[in-house]
Amino acid sequence: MQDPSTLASRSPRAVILIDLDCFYAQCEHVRDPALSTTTPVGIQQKNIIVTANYAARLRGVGKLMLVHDALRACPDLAIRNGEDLTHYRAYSKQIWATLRAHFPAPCAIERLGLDEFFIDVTDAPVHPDSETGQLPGDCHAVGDLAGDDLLAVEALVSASWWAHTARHHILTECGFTTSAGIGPSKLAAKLVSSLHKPNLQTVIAPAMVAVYVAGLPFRAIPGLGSSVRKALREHFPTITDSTTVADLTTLLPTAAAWARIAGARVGPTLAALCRGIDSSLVIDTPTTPTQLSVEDAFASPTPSITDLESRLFTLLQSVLARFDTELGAPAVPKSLRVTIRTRSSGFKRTSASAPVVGGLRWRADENAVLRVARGLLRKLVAGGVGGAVDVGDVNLINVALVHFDVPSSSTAAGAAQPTLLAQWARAGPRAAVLDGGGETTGPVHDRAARARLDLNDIAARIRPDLHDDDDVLVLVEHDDAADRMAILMACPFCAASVAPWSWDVHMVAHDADDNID
DNA sequence: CTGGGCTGGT
DNA sequence: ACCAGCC
Ligand SMILES: Nc1ncnc2c1ncn2[C@@H]1O[C@H](COP(=O)(O)OP(=O)(O)OP(=O)(O)O)[C@@H](O)[C@H]1O
Ligand SMILES: [Mg+2]
Ligand SMILES: [Mg+2]
Repeated sequence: MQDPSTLASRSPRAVILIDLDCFYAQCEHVRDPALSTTTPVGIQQKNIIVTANYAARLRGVGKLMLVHDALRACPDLAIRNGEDLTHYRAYSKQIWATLRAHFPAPCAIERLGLDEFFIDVTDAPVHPDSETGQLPGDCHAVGDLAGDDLLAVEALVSASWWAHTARHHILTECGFTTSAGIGPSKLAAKLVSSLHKPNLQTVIAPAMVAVYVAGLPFRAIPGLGSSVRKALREHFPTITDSTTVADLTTLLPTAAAWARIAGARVGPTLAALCRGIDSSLVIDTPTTPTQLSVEDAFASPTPSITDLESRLFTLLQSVLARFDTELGAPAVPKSLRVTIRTRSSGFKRTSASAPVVGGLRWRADENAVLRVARGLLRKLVAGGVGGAVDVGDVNLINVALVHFDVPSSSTAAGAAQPTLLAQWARAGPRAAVLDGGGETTGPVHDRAARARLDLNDIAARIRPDLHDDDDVLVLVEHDDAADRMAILMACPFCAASVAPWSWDVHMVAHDADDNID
């Protein structure tokens, strides 16, 4: 028998991906039961029908379709405005809470967007209904489950029953129908989840994954986005939308070949995904998000900077209100970010952010926050690198609260806290190894453990130019809000810890201080 | 006249 | 600060 402490978690996982059917549209049906599901309903955001119920889809309305085209396809489409995500967010949270209640601790639950939930049930008990070896009645299978490795099949039959009961709970406790995919990895679960829908589920056996993936159009691979597609088309002019993953593997047979197209980090990952290999883990989604933002897009040109500022203030009020209701007392945002987009720059955005000393305490001084936001907007419109921006050309504003500091229970207890920074101030860049630096023996579920890296490696990686000669400390601090480790550098002048990418500009700021003196 | 968000990497 | 990716 192996020592339990070194026993690695089972390697082929049992992963469920639950996807809410036409989520925003279903939210409207749940909120307003008088709205019949047999009448076609579309959800509008500005000029887009972002999703539609299945009655509408039968009439030719698709996702992310222009309102004009949707109405042309289905003139009697009932349209609801979905620009305010508040209610959708609330339903999503309720669904997450339901899943969390039925799939506690050893199971991880990861949320993607508002309407997808990965559940890792590898370490859940065998489902009582899976004894017969039969699948749930609404569960399709890709390929022949019986032909696969017996143990693997038992795990996935049980997982299929867990998916079935999870969906049952979401239906009876929240009122939503869902579809699901079940497989030995996140990749497998995700790819089969949309095969049979709505209100159905699909399982795929481990031995089927590679061949199934190979037959898909290559754009179906999660992680292969528009940028990589563009690079692929430039290297291989023969590539079309119907090119399959198998075709691509012929063109790019090795991870090294992929790296030349997609980079040293993404390339090898994509090479593995194209072979159906995905060792990524389901990671529990933290209860507090890492950022909170509100944005508004507007087509008609804004006549003046004053007009822009009034939009900005409305968004700021909105995001602060959201912060109060969703995060409440303990968390304190440490920085404010304003982002704009201009028509002429396509879909690229430019942003400016400002740290707020001691955290953003707008209840004490709301005007101060408004002034900071206005200053950021003016900085953006004045233009940083590319010259001034035409005010009338701005067609989107985003206001974000970032870097939440939620005092952990130990730090909240009071007493001024020298903390990690002080403890490490004398330790030197290569002295500390986080958490004893123990080897991890198997899949690791928590984010903190994932960051169990040698600081020497980190320092060398992020700023090789500074690592050896300069008196710079690299810190790995626990970000309590996100429950993950953050890599920071300690400023020798002001005792702040700054992100590596902002180190240089931080130093420039100190130079400016000196000039003032 | 292509949304309104979010996470993670450099 | 910006980019790429996801819904
Ligand atoms: N690019 C996007 N921009 C804005 N909203 C989006 C975008 N992609 C997805 N959404 C919203 O997120 C929700 C979930 O997306 P998803 O792709 O699962 O479609 P869906 O509406 O749930 O339909 P389906 O039944 O096919 O899952 C949708 O309701 C959709 O409106
Ligand atoms: Mg989805
Ligand atoms: Mg969905």
